[in-house]
Amino acid sequence: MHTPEIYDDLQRKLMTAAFSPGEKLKPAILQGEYGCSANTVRDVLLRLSKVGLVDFEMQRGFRARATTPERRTDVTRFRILLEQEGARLSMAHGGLPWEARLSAAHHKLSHIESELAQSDHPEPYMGLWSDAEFEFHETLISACGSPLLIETYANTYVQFRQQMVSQERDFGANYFQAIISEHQAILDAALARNVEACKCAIHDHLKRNL
Amino acid sequence: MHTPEIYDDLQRKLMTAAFSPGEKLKPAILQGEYGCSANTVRDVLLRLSKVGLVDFEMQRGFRARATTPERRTDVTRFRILLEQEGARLSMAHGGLPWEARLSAAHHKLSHIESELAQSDHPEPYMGLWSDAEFEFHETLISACGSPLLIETYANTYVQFRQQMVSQERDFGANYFQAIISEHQAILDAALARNVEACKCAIHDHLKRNL
DNA sequence: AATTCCAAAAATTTTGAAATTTATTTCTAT
DNA sequence: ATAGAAATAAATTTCAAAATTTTTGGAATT
Repeated sequence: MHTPEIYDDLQRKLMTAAFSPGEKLKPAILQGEYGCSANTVRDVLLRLSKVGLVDFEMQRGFRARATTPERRTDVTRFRILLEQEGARLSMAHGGLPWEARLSAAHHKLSHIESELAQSDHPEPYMGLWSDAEFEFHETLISACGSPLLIETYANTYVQFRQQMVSQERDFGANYFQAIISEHQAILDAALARNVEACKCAIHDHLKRNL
Repeated sequence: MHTPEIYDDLQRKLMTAAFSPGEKLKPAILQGEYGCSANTVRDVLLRLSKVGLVDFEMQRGFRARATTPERRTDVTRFRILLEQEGARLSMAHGGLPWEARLSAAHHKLSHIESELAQSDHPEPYMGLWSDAEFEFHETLISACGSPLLIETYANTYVQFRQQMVSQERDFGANYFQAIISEHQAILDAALARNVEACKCAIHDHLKRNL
């Protein structure tokens, strides 16, 4: 296995709680699993610590990020801040192409979500849903004109997922129903260029995690 | 030289434009300067890329971050966003200890600044000033209750400095006079818990870089 | 019983060189 | 002359082992 594949595999495992929170990640052990040297794993873990999925401390190695209620609300509040600002700027600067991309991303997302709302066992499709959800939210802020904001948002999003997966929740039918209308509200407000409504819709979408 | 020292040295060099913007940073060459192996330098550069001072691309190594007008305004706007929100939350949650720390940080900063305002050649003291300035701004947001916001702000601050040093500016006497009253305005608004005034003061302090 | 100290084990960092990839130069054919 | 291909050079990544550092467990002291 090469570096990019190891990176993707570890990122996926960290985002799906394949490691328990705070668990030590030892290059010398993961090495065996990937058939590479310990230094290669170390390299990958250093890069994952940039994203915030992994904790790194000098001379004491790597750990899967801990998940606590405090950190959950911290990540959520930060995500709200970035997404509200990104959406505000996108509404100010984004043109028709942005609207079209946003509409397309929402269409894909809502299609997946309506299937999940019916399914009894959505777990195996959560990865697919998460990707579509990220694409929607990222597209929302994509016209903000700030690469730094976009990059930071991406990092925050994966940390958000990492915090949430370990917190079990009942994916009852009405769970996805709620999510569906929340995404719809964000889309509607964004296309209407209603900044305050959109900020509210973003907050309402995430407030259950505060 | 050990890793922490190499890290500090490279960080300082990157923040004082000892490397030209976009310059390639080759482990094999820096190795000689520090008397260590190339991999050790690589390790340090990976960590500096987490902070945003260094650009890293797979299979094509490291570069000192480029400085462009676009990036300057991007970093500045992001810094304003984070500092305004951090200050707002600090004013809401910070107690007397926070006020005391902020007051102390401002006192140190303004002392340095009034000396700089008189000096004809402030360059050698810019590092000292930068440290004090960071401490003041960091203290301002320190009671916000969001470790993620604080960490991101710290990264953004060093990137801000990196962008600014390469852009020469006239440090005339009135330059520091302006800075002094801007910091005073931020302090006054923060201690008065006047959120809107403080946000304005933060914006006014940084708007010259937009 | 608790704390400190020491030795053994485990884990992390560093090293120097080999293997791979990318960039540059040279050569050939059009 | 120019474009493309091949050969060469340079740089990056990977490796496995050595050197440090931290952690662990037990003995000795308070």
